Amino acid sequence: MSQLRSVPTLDDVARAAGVSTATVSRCLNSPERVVEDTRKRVMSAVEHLGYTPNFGARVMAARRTFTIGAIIPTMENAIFARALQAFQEELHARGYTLLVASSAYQPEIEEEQIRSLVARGADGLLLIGHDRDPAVYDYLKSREIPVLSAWVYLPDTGQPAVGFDNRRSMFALAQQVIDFGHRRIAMISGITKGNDRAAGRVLGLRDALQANGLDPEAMPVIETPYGVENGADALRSLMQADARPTVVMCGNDVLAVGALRGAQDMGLSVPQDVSVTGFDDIELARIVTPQITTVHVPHREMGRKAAIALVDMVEKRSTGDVVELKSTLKIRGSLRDLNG
Amino acid sequence: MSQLRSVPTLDDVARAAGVSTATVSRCLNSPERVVEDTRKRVMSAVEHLGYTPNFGARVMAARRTFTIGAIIPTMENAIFARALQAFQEELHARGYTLLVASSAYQPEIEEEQIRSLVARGADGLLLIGHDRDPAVYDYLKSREIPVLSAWVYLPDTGQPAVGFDNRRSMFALAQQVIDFGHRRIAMISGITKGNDRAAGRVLGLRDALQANGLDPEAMPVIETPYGVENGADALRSLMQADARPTVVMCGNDVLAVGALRGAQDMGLSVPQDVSVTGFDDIELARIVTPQITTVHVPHREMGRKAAIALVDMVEKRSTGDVVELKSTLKIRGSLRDLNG
DNA sequence: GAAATCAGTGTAAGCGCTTGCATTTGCATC
DNA sequence: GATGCAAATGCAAGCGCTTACACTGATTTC
Repeated sequence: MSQLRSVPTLDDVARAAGVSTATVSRCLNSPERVVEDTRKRVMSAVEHLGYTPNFGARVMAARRTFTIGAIIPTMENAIFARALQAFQEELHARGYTLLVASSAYQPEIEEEQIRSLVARGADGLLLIGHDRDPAVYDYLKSREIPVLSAWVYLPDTGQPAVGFDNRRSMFALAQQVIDFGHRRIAMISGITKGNDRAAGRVLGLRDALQANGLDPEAMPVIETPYGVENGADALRSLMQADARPTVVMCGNDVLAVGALRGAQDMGLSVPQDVSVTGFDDIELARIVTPQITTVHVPHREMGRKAAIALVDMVEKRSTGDVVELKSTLKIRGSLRDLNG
Repeated sequence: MSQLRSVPTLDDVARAAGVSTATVSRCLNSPERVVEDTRKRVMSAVEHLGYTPNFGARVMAARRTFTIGAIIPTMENAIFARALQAFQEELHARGYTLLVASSAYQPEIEEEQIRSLVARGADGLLLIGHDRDPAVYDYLKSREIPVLSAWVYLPDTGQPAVGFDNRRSMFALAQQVIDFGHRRIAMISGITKGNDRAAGRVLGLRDALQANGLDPEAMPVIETPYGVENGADALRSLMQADARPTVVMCGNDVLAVGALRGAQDMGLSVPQDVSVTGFDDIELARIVTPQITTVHVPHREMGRKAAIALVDMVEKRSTGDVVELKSTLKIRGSLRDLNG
């Protein structure tokens, strides 16, 4: 018996159209298997009753959700926004829905979010970076849920990924900085614990110092959480030193913008008094004055390719490759050429 | 028969602990109804098997999801980020999970997202603004799903909301601008169609002109979609006019930042050659130079109060009130006082 | 000491959908 | 007109969980 004045179910539609629930279900999921005439009748009943399939029930019966989960460290600031947008668009084109959660850069929260997305039936998961408790990967493997990492290229881990080499990218930027005549280099890094992107960027800078006969150990490094204010604070404390750095290289653009503001607040002019560099090339980097020299990351391409790769894994067309994307340098006003 | 090497179910846990599925379910959902001894046994079985409840099945049986859906116009730029963060935190504290979707400012996409969230069993919905097809509200009402709007205060609609008066806020800012001696005022507005916030802001500015004996119809207004580039373009075309405006008031901070850049690109200095104002007071407004004069919106408070109000509605403690929050002016460097 | 009470647990009926298999229908073929 | 076959549709068994109700044994009450 259908309830009075309540949410319509498949059963209600079937009754209204004078067919079985199976036929209604087929109309919705594989219309070509139902004859035109019947289909029309069913669809008009669907329309008329305002029927929407119950997702939970559908998932249970079909054991597929066509949902992909993504967990990013933060939604604030646009770092992941552009890639996620492209990821979503590509998923949509392939008939998948994206569920996004953010971990606030905290491993425990990330694990909770992973479990929650899995419980909700995510067919596949996109994560940022590789650096997490192996138990997480075991759990996902036992559930047979494909995982893809973005934002990293570390082929040795063997984990499927679509990303770029953070270490090599920072090396390239640092080489440019050194070529511009800078020797007193300081760094403001994001928190490196549990963050292989941030860690890789520090390593890349140290590599470059080493390669150019400078002492990596002598470089001042401040680690600080994501945030404009933190960047400003860090810059102030770096500029307190006896031998002020001529350039402050930041682990990401948000810290760099903070550093820029911090310098301006101190009455220092960038790049005359101190140069600043960032990483990621988010929109912000070109909005501030001077514009920030940074490493351009192919956000949209990364998002799109990640979607393609992950869907291939979910649909068992692939077991997951490691794809490398190229980053490029963007030399802008915030970096001074000391030779010039 | 339990399957070999597969995802554990309630049944597997029950068998492992030597109890019925009902008891396991109770252990998970209302532990106080199970005696300590049994509970321990069950929990260790849960742990051991790595059991995670199947969300879909749970929803079907319990007919509650403890999930709240939110649909915001855009994830890019930080406009909604801070409020959403607070919304999420407060929901979490009350045992709810947030599902976010974005509509790209397109009504059809918003409707699709609403259906999708409803199908997924959202217990309640947060939307931005009131301005949408009444059929949407009918649909939600027939499903008995509480809806709350944020970012607006328009008590006449009778729709539950937590927000501020866009029109009055813009009026206040415009009054200040006029008090500073500006008479040639131009506006860059967001798209007003289907967006009562943007529309309200335009009206507020016109009100202020009227109230001060200026001709509202004479004011140049450019409507343009969200985006820094668009703001810059709009400013350029406004400055092409014979009688250049002394101030360009923007419908939001993103457009204002664009206007600022546009002016700088033209070699104009802000605020000497032209003043710029924004709306929303996102972080960006204080990052650029000069800092942008704007209307401060209590993002976090709005998010938090929206969560409280919506959960009250979901749990039938309220049928939804209309709550007004206060906005405040932030007078900063981008606005010149022509009297001073 | 029998009856009443109660906490703790089990039984089993769905929740709304998909899908393998069985059945019916429509139509070309003999 | 009977036969065979494919296409269209119906039947019914679950998917994994919650919860109303039934049951059991211990404790309290008179």
